[in-house]
Amino acid sequence: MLDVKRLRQAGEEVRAELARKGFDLDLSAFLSMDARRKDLQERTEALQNERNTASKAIGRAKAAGDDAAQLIAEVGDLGDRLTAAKSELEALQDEIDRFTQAIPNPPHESVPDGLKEEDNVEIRRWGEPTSFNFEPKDHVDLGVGGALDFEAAAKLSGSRFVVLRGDAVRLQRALTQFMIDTHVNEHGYEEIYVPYIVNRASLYGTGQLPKMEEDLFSLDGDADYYLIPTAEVPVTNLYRDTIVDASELPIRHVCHTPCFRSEAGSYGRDTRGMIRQHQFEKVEMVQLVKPEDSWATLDALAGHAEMILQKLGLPYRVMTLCGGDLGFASAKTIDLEVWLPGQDAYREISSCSNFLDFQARRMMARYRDPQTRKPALLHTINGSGLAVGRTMVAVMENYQQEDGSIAIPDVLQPYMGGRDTLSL
RNA sequence: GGAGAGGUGGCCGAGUGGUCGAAGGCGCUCCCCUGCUAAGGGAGUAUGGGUUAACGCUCAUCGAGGGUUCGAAUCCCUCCCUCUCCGCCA
Repeated sequence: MLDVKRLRQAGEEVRAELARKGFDLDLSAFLSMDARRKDLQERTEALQNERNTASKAIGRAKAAGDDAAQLIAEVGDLGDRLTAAKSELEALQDEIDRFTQAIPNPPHESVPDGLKEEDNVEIRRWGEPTSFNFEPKDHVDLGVGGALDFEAAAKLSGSRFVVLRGDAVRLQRALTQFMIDTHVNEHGYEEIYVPYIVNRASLYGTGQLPKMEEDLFSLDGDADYYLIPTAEVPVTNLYRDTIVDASELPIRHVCHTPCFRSEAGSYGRDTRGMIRQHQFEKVEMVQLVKPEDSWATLDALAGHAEMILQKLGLPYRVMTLCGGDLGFASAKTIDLEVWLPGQDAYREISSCSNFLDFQARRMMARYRDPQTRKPALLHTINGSGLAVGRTMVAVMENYQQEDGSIAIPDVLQPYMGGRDTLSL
């Protein structure tokens, strides 16, 4: 949620920033609602104050042993007028809340213009696209022996699921372990385990609700339960409604979870293989930092994700997303795209975002500022480190050999029982 | 699933209809005292909204939501959560 004070004081500025995200802010609608709110609130509070004062006088009279009947009569229909004013104010406030909650986080000034994916800007590349002296296969063909079994998954569940067998599962597990160990031992993250089912309040906190409900899997029944679309949701919400001590910052968590996404609206996209699944494994990095540290943290966190790719020897490029391609809650996003020989293209494997105080304001995630002694909103930054399923695809496709076997990257070999090759 | 107890400020904990946003303690901040440390004394210390140039004023908040009442942390209803015992279970 953005700061409504800013909306009041610098509305046009906010409107211009949001236009870069392709969002048309109806500022006059907000301002007129807010003006009505102010008027109504002042009247309501005056009535409330009147009643509080009267009730206290009654209390004092009774305590002194006086007859309070006269005072009680004077209160008259104050209660009814107050109730009416309150409900009118509440209805208006709900309307304003729905309006402001649907406003995305404005992009940072360093975010490039543009509304489509093609407008994203490449910052740099690492490595060269892998070259082969034979025709490389994609991961589906490499796993056709049953290591990657899409038909079995279709029988069990439906499309966009996969069954892995034997060494393919071990490869996925090895990648997960390697990523977590690297972030814990070299990048200073604390590993954490969280629920894979969360409530609405958590999804609201990180910004998936109310706008992105169709992307989520919800559970039947009266409990307001949803499967997590990313570990970002439970991990960040650990700090919902809390005030942490400044000495605890920065908070760095790494968390491995499955992620569940309905992929509504991507019918027909990436239907082949493991690129876009309803369920996939991901190692997520989440940081909560002081406001002045968040931009440096975004670069550092993206660097941590890059380090995984470098250690694995996977070629990639670094992209800055344009305004229109940014997520609802993000002020700036850096995507890492890994080279996939099977697609002859770079594909997203990590997305690192700075949310500034947008999520923190929704969650009331704060720290106590040692200078002012007052609570202040934290900044949140997170990113994949990395999407494990896609990393496995990248390893398979980039390390494939002419006979269809897969060479195992050096850093993974300790996690694969010392082996250097897989035949799936 | 059954029975019971309980959810109050950063933490502990008192408070069963009125001057209670809430005693007391811990912690924290500032000051005093003490030639180090420890101990001691004093003052301050919840959060959010609105309004104000500011001091301030004001409203809300004692798990959540309803209700009773002139007035609710306190009484009633519903829900959520935690703990203890029993049952079941990985």
